[in-house]
Amino acid sequence: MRKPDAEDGVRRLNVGEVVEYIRSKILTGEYGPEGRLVEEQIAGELGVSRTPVRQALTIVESEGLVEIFPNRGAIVASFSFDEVWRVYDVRAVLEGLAARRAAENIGEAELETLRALADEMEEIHEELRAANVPSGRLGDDKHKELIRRLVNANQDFHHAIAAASRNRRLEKLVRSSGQLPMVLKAYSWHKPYERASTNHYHRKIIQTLEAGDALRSELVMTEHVYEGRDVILRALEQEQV
Amino acid sequence: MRKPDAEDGVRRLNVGEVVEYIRSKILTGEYGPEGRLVEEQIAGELGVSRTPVRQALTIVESEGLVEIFPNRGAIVASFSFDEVWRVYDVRAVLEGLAARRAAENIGEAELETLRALADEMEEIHEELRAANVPSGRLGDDKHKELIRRLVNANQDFHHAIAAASRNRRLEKLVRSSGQLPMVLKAYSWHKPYERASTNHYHRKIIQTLEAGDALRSELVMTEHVYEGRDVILRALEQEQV
DNA sequence: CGGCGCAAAATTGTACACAACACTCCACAG
DNA sequence: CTGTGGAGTGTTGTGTACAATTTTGCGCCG
Repeated sequence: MRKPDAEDGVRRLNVGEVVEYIRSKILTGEYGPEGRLVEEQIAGELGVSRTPVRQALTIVESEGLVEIFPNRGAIVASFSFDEVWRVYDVRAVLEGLAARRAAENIGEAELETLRALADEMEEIHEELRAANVPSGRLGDDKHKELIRRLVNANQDFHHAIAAASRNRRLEKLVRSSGQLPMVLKAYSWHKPYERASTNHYHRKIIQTLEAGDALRSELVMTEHVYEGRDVILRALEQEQV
Repeated sequence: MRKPDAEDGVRRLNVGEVVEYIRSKILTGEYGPEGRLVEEQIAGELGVSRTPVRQALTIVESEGLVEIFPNRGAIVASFSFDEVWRVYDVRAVLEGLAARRAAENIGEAELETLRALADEMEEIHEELRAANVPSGRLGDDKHKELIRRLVNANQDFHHAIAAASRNRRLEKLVRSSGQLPMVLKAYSWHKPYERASTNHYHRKIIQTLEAGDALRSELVMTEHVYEGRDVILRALEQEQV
């Protein structure tokens, strides 16, 4: 592999790209659980100076992905059982509120987007079901790719609803509170039953949004988030063993 | 008035003190509604370089007090009618959740703190009532000071509950989502009726927390926040005229 | 053998210089 | 009169050097 940047003189400097880089390194697990994030090291990896790295770290901290200790540097946030529990506790009310407000403000174009995303997720679900009948060995790469697409589509679905709340602050909070390492998120999609459940909730949410039913939109979304937490925590628990 | 720092060689450099400085300037209204925040200017006021100012601005942005536009600088966030509405919409669910979790986790020492704060606020309320019988002219300075103490005690009350939720993320969000210019916050305390209402809710919240009643703690806290919004928005509306 | 202290190394925090970008304003063409 | 282009100015973005702080390693003493 080659150095990510600082080559052939085409590109020069970066901005919040450093943020994106750090985010992805954490979310993909490359930066481990509570690993230290040394500024100069990251700067080296990207071919930039420490200045933008420093700024990026404070931004990523505000998103809750790292923790900065004065004079002692930054470490990747912990995603222990308790921490995930707390993250989802907050997520549940934030996404619930987002759904409530979305029900009052969403437009037809946005609903169409949501339907398309739900369609896509169901298609992927079918593909996975078809491929995985034996035991999941065939096409491990393709399997991973499908899971990745599911995670992304799901994220887009939730972000679209947050955007429809017409509240930028809320949207931002939903985005950042939804950030967890892929490894954890992937847990939600391995079993057919859980995928089916998610699809069900997504359809239900679309229905309640179409009907402009704020109360039920919030209710269904909140429960949906809590069920997502259940799945991840269960997996996390078994892993600990 | 003298320059805030960089004198008599005692102190040297600053850290998140710059954050505190910017915050207070915004909250006290010295930095106006949508005024520009020029890095070098702030650096000059504090006798530091642009580097810490820059970092401070990104932190203050994450708290929602300023908005940063790439390559174009930072401006103080807008606290229009709609914005305040949105801020409180989020605050309501966050503080509601905090109260719910606090009811499950709060300890006797923390309850005692809450009682003390409620006592203090009621005492100030009485002082204001006694002094303000004529029309509010007597001791305008003292009046302001009492209001300031009310705002602070109220803030401590809410922060203490957030802390009792045992969820750092949530606590942080409650803290930052509660930040509004003093001018706006002060509206909540001018009329005796509104002060009495607040005191009532605070007592009620303490009761439900004591009883460990999570549902009602959340309910009362949420309604309390919404009523706070009502008062501010009503005042804001009249001001617009 | 274990704790203590102190110097060296590693890392973060700040200052300063320069590059890059955005905005203003005015000249000039249409 | 309008709008188009471009130099000049102001401000932000990044690189680099140095100061301050923390951590590490090792010798010394108990």
